[in-house]
Amino acid sequence: MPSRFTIPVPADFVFRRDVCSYGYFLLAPNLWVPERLTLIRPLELTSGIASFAFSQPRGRGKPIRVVADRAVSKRDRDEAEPLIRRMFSLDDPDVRDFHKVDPRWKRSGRARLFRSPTFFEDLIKTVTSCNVTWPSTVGMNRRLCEVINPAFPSAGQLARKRPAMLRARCGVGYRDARIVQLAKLHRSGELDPAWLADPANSDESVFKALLALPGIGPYGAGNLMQLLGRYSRLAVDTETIRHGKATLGMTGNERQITKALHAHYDPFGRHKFRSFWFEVWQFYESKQGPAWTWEPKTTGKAFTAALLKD
DNA sequence: GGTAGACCTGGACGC
DNA sequence: GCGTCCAGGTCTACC
Repeated sequence: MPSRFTIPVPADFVFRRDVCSYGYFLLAPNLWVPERLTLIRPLELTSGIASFAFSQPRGRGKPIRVVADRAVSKRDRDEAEPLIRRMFSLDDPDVRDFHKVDPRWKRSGRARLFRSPTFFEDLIKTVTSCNVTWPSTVGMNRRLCEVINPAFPSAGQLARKRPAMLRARCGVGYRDARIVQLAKLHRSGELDPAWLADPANSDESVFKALLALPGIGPYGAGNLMQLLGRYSRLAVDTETIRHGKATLGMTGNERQITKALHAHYDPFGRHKFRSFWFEVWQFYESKQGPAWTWEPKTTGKAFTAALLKD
């Protein structure tokens, strides 16, 4: 029998805006249903996988309604809640500070960025987004869920896989060995998400630790920083360069534009990434309409600038 | 420290 | 339907 419960949210939380705020809401096992303004996704709990439908029927600041596809015990709920809070960045302490530093986003209320229930899922999603166009990232994540675990493969599961199997069945290409290595590092405790998230550790030391991971370069490390709630760095990829040229009017070669981008966003201090990202997101939405209207199978596969340019 | 080339896949394009 | 080309970060070898 399905279970229902609610999760209280901060007064400024708007479900559709804050879920549809970063591309990962379009990646499996997340399923955004625009006509119902609902996010469906399975979560792996000790008692087994349960699929949850999340929505906010009464709007801003009202609790998130959660409907599970099976009976969910108090213990299951206690286990699921921190995962859900992470996905929706419900515990972000710096929303007000961000709006103080960059008032452009105060009216729309944009500040929170969607992420995965675990850092490990964000890590693998980041690796699958490197050196590919968006439709390939969509495909890799779909197949990882279809082939290994519908609630997204755990580090333990991926650590036991043969790279060749991941390549052949999940289409991850040359990322195969790197994914297994990352899973092994996570399983052994060498890669410790709690340490990375701990505010007592400096952004500098965390960034350095991320850069040392296999398959993670400057872009990946910058992206993982924001997925850890550390917004003090940019994640420069081709989309960022495009933004520098097309929207900010920067000129020169890639290196010069990268340098100019860092200087441009420097005044936003520890909110740099958000200030940059919401400009990019606004561009996508100016082309395709509000992100919460995007159909995952059509618009959701074609929203990046590279695919929009024509 | 900087740079060239390899890595792999999906999609666009031309025939 | 097939072949070719291109886009996309990271890593290694080399200067």
